[in-house]
Parts: sequence; structure tokens; C-alpha cells
Amino acid sequence: MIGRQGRTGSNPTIRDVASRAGVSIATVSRVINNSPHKVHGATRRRVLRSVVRLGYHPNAVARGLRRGTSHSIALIVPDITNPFFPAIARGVEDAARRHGFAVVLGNTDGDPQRERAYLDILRTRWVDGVLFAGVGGEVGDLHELMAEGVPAVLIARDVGGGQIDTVLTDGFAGLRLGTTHLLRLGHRRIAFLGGPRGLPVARERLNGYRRALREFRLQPDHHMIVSGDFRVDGGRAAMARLLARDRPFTAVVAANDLMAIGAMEVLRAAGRRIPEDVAVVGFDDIPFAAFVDPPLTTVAQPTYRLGALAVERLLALMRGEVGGPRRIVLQPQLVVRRSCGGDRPGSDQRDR
Amino acid sequence: MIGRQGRTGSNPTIRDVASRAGVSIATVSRVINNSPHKVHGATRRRVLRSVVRLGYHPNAVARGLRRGTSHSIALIVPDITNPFFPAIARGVEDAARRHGFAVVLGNTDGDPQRERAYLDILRTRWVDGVLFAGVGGEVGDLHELMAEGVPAVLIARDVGGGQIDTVLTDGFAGLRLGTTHLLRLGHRRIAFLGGPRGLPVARERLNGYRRALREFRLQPDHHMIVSGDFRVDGGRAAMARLLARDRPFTAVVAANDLMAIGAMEVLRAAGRRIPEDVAVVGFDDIPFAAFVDPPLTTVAQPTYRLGALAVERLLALMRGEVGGPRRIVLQPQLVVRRSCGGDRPGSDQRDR
DNA sequence: TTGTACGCGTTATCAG
DNA sequence: CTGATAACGCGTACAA
Repeated sequence: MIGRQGRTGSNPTIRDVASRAGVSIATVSRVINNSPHKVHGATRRRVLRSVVRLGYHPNAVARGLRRGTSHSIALIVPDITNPFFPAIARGVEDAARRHGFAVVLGNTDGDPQRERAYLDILRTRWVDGVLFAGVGGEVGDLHELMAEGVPAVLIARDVGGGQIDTVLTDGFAGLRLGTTHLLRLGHRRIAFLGGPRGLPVARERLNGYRRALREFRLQPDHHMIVSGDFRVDGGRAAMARLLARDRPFTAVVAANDLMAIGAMEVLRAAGRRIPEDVAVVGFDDIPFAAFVDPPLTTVAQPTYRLGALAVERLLALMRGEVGGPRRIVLQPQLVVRRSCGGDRPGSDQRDR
Repeated sequence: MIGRQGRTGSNPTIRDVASRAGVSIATVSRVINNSPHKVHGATRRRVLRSVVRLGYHPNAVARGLRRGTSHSIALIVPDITNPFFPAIARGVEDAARRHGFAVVLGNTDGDPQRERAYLDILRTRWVDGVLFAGVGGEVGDLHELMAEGVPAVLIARDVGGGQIDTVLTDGFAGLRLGTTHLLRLGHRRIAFLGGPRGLPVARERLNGYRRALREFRLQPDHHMIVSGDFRVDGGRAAMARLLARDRPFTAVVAANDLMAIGAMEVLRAAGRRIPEDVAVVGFDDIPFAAFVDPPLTTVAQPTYRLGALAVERLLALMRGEVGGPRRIVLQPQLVVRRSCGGDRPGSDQRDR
């Protein structure tokens, strides 16, 4: 506890302020909270003076005990090291601070046990609400939390059911956008690197890809669709399998950036130049995608806003505003990184 | 406050547990804290039973008020979005959780005002200690904190004076290592992209570069030394200036990865191939460096350990162990990314 | 071995 | 308008 063990002595308390100002602690409390209760102007000034004199800061812990609110929220992510999450964390922290809330960070590695451990900590009243970013399929505990009336919001993760407030990016629109981009450039044989089969978000993205093709009167060819695990390794493996199938393609759209990066690696190793021979488009907004060479065209998620909006929604929930939208869907945006010559059409419409 | 506004009613308190077990709250307290105070086995079991029955979790806020410790620490970073910090944050969080501490995250953007605002929040007893990662030159507030007896540790930032506990990587050794690597490969004309002039860490790294040269009986040529700002843009600008000077060089060592990335961009734009024409070595361990193409050879900081060690030191400080080392210096390591042909000698010792 | 009662620093309620 | 005072939930001397 800051200042507690300082040899300067404990922080001044409301009592110190009161006695120094020659008033009761009740009056001091009213002043520092500018309560609606009327306080004489002169008295108020006297109080404020001794507040600054003593460098008084109300003790948040005591206040929390009394008011039943700690003015802090938790942000639970699988792994802050995963480049997708820092931007979310930043959005969350900025918004929270604007409202005077502190943010407690937790990493779960997607481990349900770790997740549960966190929930227990939170239950002991550390925080007023919880934000779960990219939490795994395990929603049992979440529902438990909801049942207890804990305000919670999911970020960038769809668990369906509509029971829990969620803020996410439209994955369907995103992949439709990316695929359409390639189609407009003239590509006709476009492969798809998808996420894990069962996952709702993966399914949704696949559907976006399919829709784009159909809008161009093309039949999705299931031989050109492989699934991975949303990670670089998965991208490598998926691309390797795709190449093994020996189906010609002039472009690839990946369900996320990390897979796109892995795929590009394998493509280059196989002697195919990017983007001259194969154009690649990813999904997600992870900052380092900008540094990848050749530049990766990406459908960017408004990651920062995702975090900020989640906080707004969470605060609304905490205020008891149950009326709001339970589901906020943001639109992604196509980002063609440094158009240094690349990404141009498969020169001509080769096949077809 | 979790559970407070739940319609399920408030969380059970120590009183509920006590009455259900037919004992006093003191006994319950002793059991759940397994205090040295003797408690009859049977009584203990009865208490524990009602604890699980009621799903009791001690209220951390009340406990904090009583004990004078919140069991949480703050991690203040300039910007969690900067890829250098997530790994630190992860190390911090893991270590903290192992000890039952929560981590409160804060971004300052290096703005002294924001920094000060945080300190005020912390002063209100949110946290038991503070970790400052990469904080700017402004140390005034820090000393103020120290004076108040707040446990604080600096991560990856040297403010000198030895007044504040610090955990950092040996930048001198790092750049000496990277430069020596190039020298061993046969390079003799090695340029240096440094950090901001005044900064202690920048100076230190420059000295490492110089030392390596001298150890090879080479005079550092100040025409080959340019300074930037530790960011990608700075790397671009610095490299542009270097090229303008028209001094031949076969290798570049950058004071950090971001600058190295910017430099490589400009080099390629200037038609120089990497690493065939110019070898590049960076300093820092930011994950995406691994994805840069061509692969960037790097002197890696043990970022995760930096965070973990800082927590250990902080906890020691909180326990009042003033005796420990005030300055922990970790050694960096040379990481030659995927040796895909590159990074080889300037073929022969061209000049000299 | 167990229980009673006080205080941690605030806020809120009720008298004055 | 101001001031006592009772909680908030817990840990711990002190008493039994």
C-alpha cells in the first residue's frame, strides 16, 4: 500500500484534513465528493486549503469498501504477447482511464483452469467488471459470472447465444471485402486458408469468402479451401497441403494475418514470387503486418476501437443500463500496404 | 464490485460462514488465513465445509483496508502497443500472479503529465508497488515516489544515479556482441545507427560498437555514425543521411530493431541487397523481427525475464529487504535468424 | 482453544 | 448548513 511503509508516516486521512480545517469529517467528505449537500462557501474553501496543504488523497480502498465499487475493471486476454491484443489493451486502457477506471491485466493462455482462477480473483471484488478478449470456446464460466450479475463484455470473440454482450469485427464482411479486392484485380483462382473448423468466427470468415466468389458468379472449389489454426505454423502447414493438391491458384486469402505470413514463407520457399505470381490478402490488424515484405494487403480490424467500445458498453452495464445493444459489430477496412508495384492483377485472367 | 449488484444478493461474508459453522468470525478468519493460532481440527473442518458450501471468498477490499496492502502492483509503460513491451508485460504478469498479485496496466505515451496522473492514482493506495518500463528522462516524480517510500523498480531504462532499483539489459555488451559478429564475418566498414544523442542507453550502445571496433584495432569513423530516434522512421531518415554521405560500408548495426527495419527499407530502395551487399544487425527483441524479410540478425534482450525479475525485486523491496542488488543487468544474446544463405561475410575483406 | 470488540478510512444517515 | 455515528468486511489484541 503506497505511503504506508514510508517513513514519512502514513498518508493523511480525512480526519487529519478535518481537524486541520476545524470541521468534522462529514463536511470534508461532502466537499471532496462535491455532494449535493450544501456546504458554506467559506467552509468549503477552508477544507480545500487543508486538502492541498496536507496533500490529501482519499483512500481508494476504504472508499471501495464503503461504496462497494473499486473503480477498476479486468481485461483478460489469452496472451498479451500475441500481437493482436496490445492494440485492444491500449483501447481499453485509454477509455477506462478517461472514466477514472484502472485496468487489471490477465493472461490465460486460453487455459480454462487459468481462466477460472482469474474469475475467482475477480469474485473477491477486485474489479467492477470484466472484459474477455478472444476467450476460447469455454463459456461455462462466463455464464456463471453472468448469473452472478457480473458485468462482462466479450471482445473480438463470438460465442453465440446472444447471452453475453459482445463487441467484434464483422468477419464475414472482412473476408468478402478481401476476396472481392482480389476478384476486382482480375484473379479468378483464389485459395482460402481458413481457421479451425468448428469455430464460429472461422465459419463466418469462410462464408464471406464464398459470398464474394458467388457475387462474381464463381463456384467455390473446396479443393482450394484448407483450414489451419490462426497461427503462423498453421499457415505454413495449410499452404503446404494446398501446394500438394496441385491446384493452380493466382491468389490466396487467409483468415488471419499470422496464417498469411506463414503461407507466404512457404510460397517463397516453393519459388513463387509475391505478389507477382501470387497475391496474398490477410485479415486482422496486427501492427507488424506492415513490416512484412513483400507488403501484405490486409483487411484491418479496428482493434483499438474494439477495446474502447467494449469499455463504454461495460460501464453502461455497470450503471445498470440493460437496454443497450447486446452486440456491437464494427466494420473492417481494406488496407493495401505500400503499393510498391505489387498486388497487381494476376496480370491477365489466366484461367477461365 | 462483483456480486454486489447481482440479484443473487451480496457475496457471503465471513459472518455468514461463521454462523453457518456455529463459530465466531475470529475462528473463521484464523482458518482461512491458516494463522499460527491453534484451531481444533474438528472446528477447522466445519469451517472449511461451510466455506465451500457458501462459496465464500474473502473480500479483498476489506482485507486490503485492514492489512494495508492491496496485493496488486502497477506496470507503467509508454505504450503497450510498442512491440517491445508486451513481452515485458507478460513476464511481469506471470511472476506477479505466481505470488498472488494483480497487475494494473498504465500507458503514459512518455507524457510526464500522464505519468504524474498515474502516480496520483497509485498514491491513493491502489497498488503496493510500481514498475516503470522504459520511462522517459523525467525522473523527478520517481524520486518523489521514492521519498514517500513507495517500492518502485525501473525496467529496461537507465536513469543513472543508482537511487532507484533497475533491471535492464546490458546495451554495451549487446552492441559489442553484434558488432563483433560482423567483424568476425570479415566486415570492416561497419556503420552505426544510434539512438537519440543525449540518452544514456543510446550512449552506452554506441560505446559497445566502438569498443568492438577497437578490439579489432579499427578506428571508429564518425562519418559512419548517425543518430535516430529508436523508431522505424528514424531508421529510414538515418540511413538516408548515411547514404548521402557517400561513405562505403558493407554492414550496418542499429541501436534497435525498429531502426534496423527502417534502414533496410531504405537500403533496398537504394538498390542494395540484404544481406548480400549489406549485412544488418539490430538490437532488441521484438517478436516481429522474426518475420522481417530478409531475416534480421538481432541481439535479443531477454525481455520476458526482465519483467519477471523486476517483479521479484519489487516484492523483495515490499518485504523491506533493502539489502538486495539495486541494479540487475542481464546479458543479451546474439540471434541469427534463419540462416538462409545471408549474413555471410562481406565476401572478402574488401577494404583495408 | 474460542469469542468479543475495536479499528482500518470512507460514505451516508440522522439529529441538531 | 454542520456534526456525531453507524456501517462496509476483515484481522487481531485481549479476555475468557
